Amino acid sequence: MKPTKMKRLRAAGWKTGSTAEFLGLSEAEAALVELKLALVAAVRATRQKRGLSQTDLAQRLRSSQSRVAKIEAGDASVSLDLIVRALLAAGASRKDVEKAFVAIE
Amino acid sequence: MKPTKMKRLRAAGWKTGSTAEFLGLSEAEAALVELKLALVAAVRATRQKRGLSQTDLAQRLRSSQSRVAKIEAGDASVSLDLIVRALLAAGASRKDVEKAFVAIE
DNA sequence: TGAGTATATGTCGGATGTGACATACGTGGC
DNA sequence: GCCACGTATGTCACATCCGACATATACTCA
Repeated sequence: MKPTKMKRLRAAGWKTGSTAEFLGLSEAEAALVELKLALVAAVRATRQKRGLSQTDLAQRLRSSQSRVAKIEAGDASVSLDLIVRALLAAGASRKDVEKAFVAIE
Repeated sequence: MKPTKMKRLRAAGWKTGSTAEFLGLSEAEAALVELKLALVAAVRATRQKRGLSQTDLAQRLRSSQSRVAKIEAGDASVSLDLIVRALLAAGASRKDVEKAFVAIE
């Protein structure tokens, strides 16, 4: 988390225990990151299972090879939207998605 | 989908049956929309279950009441990232998030 | 060796999402 | 009536994400 953001956070009047809420926020952020990483792994696994190159998937996604590489690398510039779209474009089955979640817990 | 996008889509040389791939893309987009709506419903349900107002949730999210309203209204300007962050900020368990995601199919 | 293929990484202009604010609508006390 | 509260909607400047491109690395096969 950026320092500037933390500052704003503290500035905005807390109602309940600030530390607890702050920690809760961090936890939520960590959960989101973990979720993204799990889905990203599913993207790569699904793509390879279907014998698709990053270029192939990019074409289905209407994106570029470089962006697919960034998706699979867990690049911070990639949104959850794009990850899920990539997963769907790769033709992920429900089982693939479930598997991604099992990895989390 | 925007007309300009469709045009580009057709322009870019298709390798396999264009209609099939095009339909596949639409399906993926529809699935994403459905997923968002499912998560959005979960946000509202979780928030209300915890007795939080939109303003309360906005504070936890470090966003604004208006954006929380847009999230719950399924506004097109809201990303999947924000929806999931809202869900986590509302205090949804990881299982709740998983449940919504598995609904993709 | 060199060509072909797959993947990774950096950059950039333009597209899209964001928080914040104003404001409107409804409801429930008082 | 008025006020407080919760929610909805529109706008806008600014931040973030995007596709596209260039380029680098690595591996394979002839």
